[in-house]
This record gives sequence, C-alpha cells and structure tokens, in this order.
Amino acid sequence: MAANETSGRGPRERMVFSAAQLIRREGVAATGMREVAAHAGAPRGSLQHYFPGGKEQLVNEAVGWAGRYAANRVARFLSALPEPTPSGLFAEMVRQWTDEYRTTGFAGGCPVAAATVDCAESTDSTREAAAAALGHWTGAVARALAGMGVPEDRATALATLMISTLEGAIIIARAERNVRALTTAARELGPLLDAAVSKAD
Amino acid sequence: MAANETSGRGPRERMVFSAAQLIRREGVAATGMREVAAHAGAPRGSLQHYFPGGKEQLVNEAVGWAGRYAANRVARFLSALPEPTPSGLFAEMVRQWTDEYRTTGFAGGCPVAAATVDCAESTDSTREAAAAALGHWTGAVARALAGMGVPEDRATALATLMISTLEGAIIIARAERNVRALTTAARELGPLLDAAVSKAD
DNA sequence: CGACTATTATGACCGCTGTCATAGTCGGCT
DNA sequence: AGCCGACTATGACAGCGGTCATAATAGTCG
Repeated sequence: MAANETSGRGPRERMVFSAAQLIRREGVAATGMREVAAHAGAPRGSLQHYFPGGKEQLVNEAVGWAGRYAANRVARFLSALPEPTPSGLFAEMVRQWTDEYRTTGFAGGCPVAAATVDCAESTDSTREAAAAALGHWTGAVARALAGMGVPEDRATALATLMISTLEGAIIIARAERNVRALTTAARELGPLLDAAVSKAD
Repeated sequence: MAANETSGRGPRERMVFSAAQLIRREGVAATGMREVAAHAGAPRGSLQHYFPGGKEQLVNEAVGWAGRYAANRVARFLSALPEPTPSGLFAEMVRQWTDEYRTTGFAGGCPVAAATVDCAESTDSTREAAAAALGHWTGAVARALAGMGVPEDRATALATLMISTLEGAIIIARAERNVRALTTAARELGPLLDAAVSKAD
C-alpha cells in the first residue's frame, strides 16, 4: 500500500481531486465517471475498485476534500497576514477567487455549492457531506475570528455571514464574468467585520 | 392568440414556470424536457413547438422569468413595509425563503444560481441569461435603496452585497436543512445597510 | 515457484436524454 | 366546403450515463 505513492499522490486521491475539479466547473450531474478517470489519468477500472459506492461516494469524498481544503486555507491566510483582522481574512478569502478568475478565467465555482445545488434534494448523503464541509469551513473561520478578539457567540455568526456572502458573490461573478461582486463584498463587509473585535487589547 | 388563456395561463407560460420550478429543485442537468412537460400538464409535442431552440431556450426563459419575478417581489416588499428601510427590505427578502423552508421544506433553491452553477461554463447563452436576471434583480433592489436615501453610488454596491449574501445563505440553508444561515444574514447585515441611509430627512 | 490479493482492463447492458420526423387533430377564415 | 395554420400526438434514434461481469495483469509473500 506504500508503493503506490509514485506519481505525486496515489491514484485514488487524484481521482477525488479531479472529481472536485470537474464538479466545480460543470456541476455534479454533468460530470461523468469516465471523465473523472480520464482527467485523473487513472484507469477506468479503478473507479469501481476504489469507489464501490459508485458516483455517490466519489462525489461525497470530493465534497469532503473541498471542505478540508477550504478550512486549511483559512489557517494559511491567517499566518500570512501581518496583523490579523477580520476584514483582512475576508479580503484574503475573496482574493483567492479574484486571483483565479483574473488569471485563469471564470471556469469554476465552489464545488460544495455545486453539490448542494445539484444534489440537496435528490441525494441526501451528498447533502450531508456538503453540510459537513461547510461546517468545517465555518468552524475554521470562526476560530480565526475568535483568535482576533471577536466574542465567541458572534464569531460563528460572522463566519457564516462571510461564507454566505462569499459563496453568493462567487456565483454572481461567474454569471457576469466579472469580479465586481467579489470586490464589492470585500469592501462593503470589511468594516462590519472589524467592528466586531472587542476593544480589549 | 387570445383564445388560449383558458386554464390560468397559456401552456407555454406554464412550461416556463414548471421549468424554473424543477430547475430550482434538481438543477438544470437533472431536469428533463419530458419532466417539464409532465409537470406543466402540457403535451410533449408542445415542447418543440414553443421552444424550437430546445432545452437551451427553455432554460434561458425560465431564468429570465425568475429574474423578473424576483425584481417584482422587491416592489411588493417595498409597498408592504410601513416605513421602508434597507434592513427591512432585506429582512423581507430573507423571510420569503425562511417562510418557504419552514412550511414546505428545503426542496428548492434559487433557479438563477442553479443555472449558473450548471451552465456557466458549458452554455454561454444561459450564463448571459443568468447575468441579465441578476442585473434586473440588483437594479430593482438598488432603486429601492436609492428611494430610501442611500446615495446612488452605494446603492448598487449594497444591492449586490444583499443578493450575494442571500444567495449564499440559501445554499447553506439548503445544505444544512436549517434556516440559521438566512436569519443570521438578516440579523448581521441589517445595521450595516441602515447605516448607509443619508441623514438628510 | 505457486498462490493470493490489489489493481487494471474491457465489454456489455439498460435506462434515460434531447432531438427529430411524421402524422394527426382542431379551429377558424374565405 | 376547402384550406391553412396552430397545436398535439407518437415513435424512433443516436448518444451517453452509471454500473456490473469477467478477465487479465501485477506485485508480493509463503
């Protein structure tokens, strides 16, 4: 089991990553299993081997991966900020998207949002995976806010607000092929976020 | 052309409405043409008659219908508020969703968001339809804000922020099957919105 | 070497989708 | 009546989807 770490990561992880990549571009329904295998450079037969639960399992793992990725990014944003502020963190979260859209185009959105839109009503396990991913992400943001002096009870509320606004702005930006909604969100929400820091330092 | 208004609206309009209804539940890709006809109680043959542009045309019209509907709702919310305030308008916009989710369940999201997620990269005309729908909606909200004393330049920015936050909160609420994100958005964003009203009255 | 497990490789199947082709029906207008 | 347009009704088709069945191939351990 340790001999397969040859090309970067194992083929299984590559397929999960590719699934997330494709889902965020085309949505869940339009993403085929064969397409995922091809994108990952993995053999088609590996699909039923690694994901006996079929497409549902693959999608759910892709959503989980996305949630962990987003949560990890929060930590990295934090350590990159000279003086951590709520508005600074939100600006970094937004900047990740504006950078991508400006450099590589508006091809992809958030895979968790895509999974929710496509599967919330039809596939309950995927809906739960999306909720869990959002929970991880929100938790990471809330902990970061708390570390900046935001009272515990408002930290989760503001984290939810930040992620709500970011997700919505991503959708608008993609529809308009314009980063405007994202930059507007960062600019307008920043002062509100910083105002929540308790003046005890 | 006037003889077909028998059962409520004509079959054509019913199909557009049904398409929007189904798209917001299952997404664009998972919504079949036959399913739309069945849901509208319309004959299957009418599809190619009224929508020679195929599914793409039907989806685009459904998105356009949703945009007009959302814009009209803004006007109705306005006239229903005793004293119009930005936070009051946003609270009404949010309440439309919390009411639906509490009474009929978390089955559906915003059809414009669904169309964007599913078609932004694959079908450019649908992406444009979504952008136009968001534009109508944002314009209606911005005009409402301007009428409350919000300076013109900030009105569109705040309207974009409101719709971004609402769209994101809808997704989160649907994933969690919990209205929390929506109520949080209304509560946290309200003061920020009201603070933008110029103190000239 | 033999055996056993992990992985890969295909091919087939069935269901569903959007679309087209072709008739059929209805209603009114001349 | 005759015609014509709008609408309805089916059926077929080609394509693609996920999934299963069945082998073939490593790769490793006894």
